[in-house]
Amino acid sequence: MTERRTMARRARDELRDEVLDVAEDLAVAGERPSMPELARRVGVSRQTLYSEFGDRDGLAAALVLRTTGRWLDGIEAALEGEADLHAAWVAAVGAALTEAAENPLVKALLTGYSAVPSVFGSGSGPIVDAAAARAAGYLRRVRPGAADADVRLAAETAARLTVSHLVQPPGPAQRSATDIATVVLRVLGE
Amino acid sequence: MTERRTMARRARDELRDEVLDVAEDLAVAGERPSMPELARRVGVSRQTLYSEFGDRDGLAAALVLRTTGRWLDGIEAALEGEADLHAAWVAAVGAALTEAAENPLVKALLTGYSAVPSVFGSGSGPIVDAAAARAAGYLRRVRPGAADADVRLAAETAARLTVSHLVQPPGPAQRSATDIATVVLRVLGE
DNA sequence: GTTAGACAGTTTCGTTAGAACTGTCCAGAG
DNA sequence: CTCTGGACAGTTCTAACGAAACTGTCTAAC
Repeated sequence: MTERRTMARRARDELRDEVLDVAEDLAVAGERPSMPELARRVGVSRQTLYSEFGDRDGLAAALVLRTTGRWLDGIEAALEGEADLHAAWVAAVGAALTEAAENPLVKALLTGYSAVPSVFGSGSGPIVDAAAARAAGYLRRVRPGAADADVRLAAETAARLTVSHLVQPPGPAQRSATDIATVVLRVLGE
Repeated sequence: MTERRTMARRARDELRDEVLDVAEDLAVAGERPSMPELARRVGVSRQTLYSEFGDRDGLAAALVLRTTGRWLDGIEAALEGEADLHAAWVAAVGAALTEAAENPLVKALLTGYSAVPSVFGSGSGPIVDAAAARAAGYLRRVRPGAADADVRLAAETAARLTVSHLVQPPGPAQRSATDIATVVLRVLGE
């Protein structure tokens, strides 16, 4: 059963996206988005927001979901864009690091540190898990024969090391990327 | 030239240790140690503390140094206590994780999160570096033939993964230990 | 060398009053 | 049937401001 089928899905999705856009702008600008402020800027009533997102936490969760989803999509695209496994990981880790460095919201989510007010209560755990899961999926696809334990270990290692290098960069991102790619390949035994 | 040669070194070292003990107790108890409070508890004048540690930051730095030194000593002892390389790493990572879990100060230093008031301004960076350096030294000692790049990569990977697992434990510490040990061995090509 | 006390400048604390926000309800307009 | 504007109690953030505590330094005395 879908809830609320009256309004065209298009319009509802556009509204959600617009609200999240504004919320993201505010958060990045260092203000913590309030429901009245969002309603005012989007040009909609406060109640519409509550109807759409449930409550403030629901709105925050939606923003987190969208942000991390896009981040993971970018990483996966980089991964798929290269044929050689090592090159693929270099590209993916590079993308993950630069994207996170540029997007304050992603960085805040991953590092827990926030120049951004805490819109979120999540912590980095779930995101790292999601990243590891996608990485494992990719590895299984390109290396169907690999042992499952190795795939999982390699994927989790990659995710954790990437966050670690984001929090505490030991050098240029490119170097981090090649280092992590090397570790992944070695864990896989290649 | 040593500064201040009048007082027996013994007495001075004991004083420093006692002061740091008290400071650690206070910090762990959730209070942030103040110079007057420390002086009162140790039974010495405020000025003696300033003479000994320079200023409050100097005292904090001394505590950080002592705490991390002990932590690293514990890890190195675990490392040396096993003959098999894999077993050595399991023991070392296990020691690092349990010690950090039990010592709030170590945990605060490594995770940046603090139930403990920030006595320190350091951040986890220097400690991870120190841990990686010691790990690399150990590896060079037991595997003299290994390529230096591999040794450094393995050591840094071990240090980063250990902190990562401390911040976000995916399961029991024992499992983290074996996972990380496996990664280290694979990075070394064993 | 150490101590107690004094000192100015800064940081923290505790209180208090005002404003803003959250979440919910409802009557009314399109 | 949905959106709106307004009203509502309860909570949370903000600003202010005086009191208290702390920092770092100096000095006279032991």
